[in-house]
Amino acid sequence: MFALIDGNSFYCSCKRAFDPKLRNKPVVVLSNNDGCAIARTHEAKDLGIKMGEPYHLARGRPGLEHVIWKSSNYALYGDMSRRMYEVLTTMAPHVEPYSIDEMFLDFRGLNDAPRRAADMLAAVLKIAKIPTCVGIGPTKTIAKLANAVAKKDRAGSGISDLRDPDQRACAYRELAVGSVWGIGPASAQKLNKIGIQTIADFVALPDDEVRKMLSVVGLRTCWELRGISCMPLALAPSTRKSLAVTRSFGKSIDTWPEMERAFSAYAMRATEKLRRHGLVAAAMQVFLQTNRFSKSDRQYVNQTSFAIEPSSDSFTLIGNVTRAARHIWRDGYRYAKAGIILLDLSAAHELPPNFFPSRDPQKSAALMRAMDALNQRYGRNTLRPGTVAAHPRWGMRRANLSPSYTTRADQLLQVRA
DNA sequence: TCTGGGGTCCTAGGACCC
DNA sequence: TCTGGGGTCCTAGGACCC
Repeated sequence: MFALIDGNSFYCSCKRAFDPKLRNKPVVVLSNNDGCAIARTHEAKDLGIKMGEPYHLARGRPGLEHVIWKSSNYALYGDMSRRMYEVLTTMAPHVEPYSIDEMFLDFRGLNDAPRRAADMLAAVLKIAKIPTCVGIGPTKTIAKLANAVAKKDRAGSGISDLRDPDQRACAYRELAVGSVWGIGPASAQKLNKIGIQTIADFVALPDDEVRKMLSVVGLRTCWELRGISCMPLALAPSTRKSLAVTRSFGKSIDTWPEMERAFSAYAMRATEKLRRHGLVAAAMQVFLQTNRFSKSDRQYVNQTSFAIEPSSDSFTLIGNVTRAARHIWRDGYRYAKAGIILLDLSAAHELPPNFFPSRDPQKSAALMRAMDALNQRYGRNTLRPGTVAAHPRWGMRRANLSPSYTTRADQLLQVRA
């Protein structure tokens, strides 16, 4: 048995925790560069402000004069999330953080689950100052669904229990299949097309049909909805597989020196993140793109992915990043977004000591010369211009983790030795 | 003028090998 | 009418989540 506890309008609630004047008012928290709405209190939702809505379009709309727009502060949210976690670990045997504002709880063997949930909800509100909702169910997917049910009932206790099969069946007849965790817009549309509208319709489908339409992922979701648990509680956090630093520019960039500065900054941020997590990267993806929303701008997107020496040395990384970016840079475009993604991560302690970062500029320069030589020698294999690039509509996609990156990294090391 | 920034997993099909 | 068959690796693409 699982419970899912989830902060209500989490980022907004974090702001409210420190600013009581924001209570009972429509508050919206904006993304980076104040680009679009990423969290809304229910007062703001009632005014018709949508998730992801661009700020510059919503701002002037009639009826929104009293909305309080706030820039985001991710350090604060991370801190509030930790507080929430700490409160919960004192009250449940296992807590699995799922996202910044959601945690799965182990509720096995509890005979007073709703009361325990109420205690936790109260404790999180009192100590961490975050209002939450709790969903309870025999599987993670059902707990998640119950949480959504609790959220919808604003006058309710904030707790919803879907353990009882009859109650569940009743709820399934009311709820759209697209409201299930794991059934996104594309899957929902596919299902609608063959007449599946509600969750009740979905769980009645034969396995092979589900599998054919939605792959094993959809089948797992279907089983979970039938009450068969397929997703255990993760007792230890899994190791991270990639790490990204990407930004949209406040103002388009159309000269290489500006872009080079941007990429240098990204590379620095990336090394900070690596160090903080005690990781090194053996491969990297670098991308840039024009403003995909612009009707008048000529569009260009490109990416390159390649192996790097598994080192978190800032100089080396900056050298690699800017060199790769120069590869895909084309004059004559107005760039709106760029970024780097580090792949093939491993714990730093697993590597021999001489891989470790060095702040010695001479050593770094030597490494960069070595990289240059390798790029010349292995050209296509080591530093490959992206073959696909990106869908102009969706922007850049992340490269898959590929063993070949590691192979190329080995090549690099052999040549150095 | 201004449209986020992170993450994960699955699969079809081609290249290549024996 | 038939054109070998089975296996692995990798890429590109699709989909989902917060």
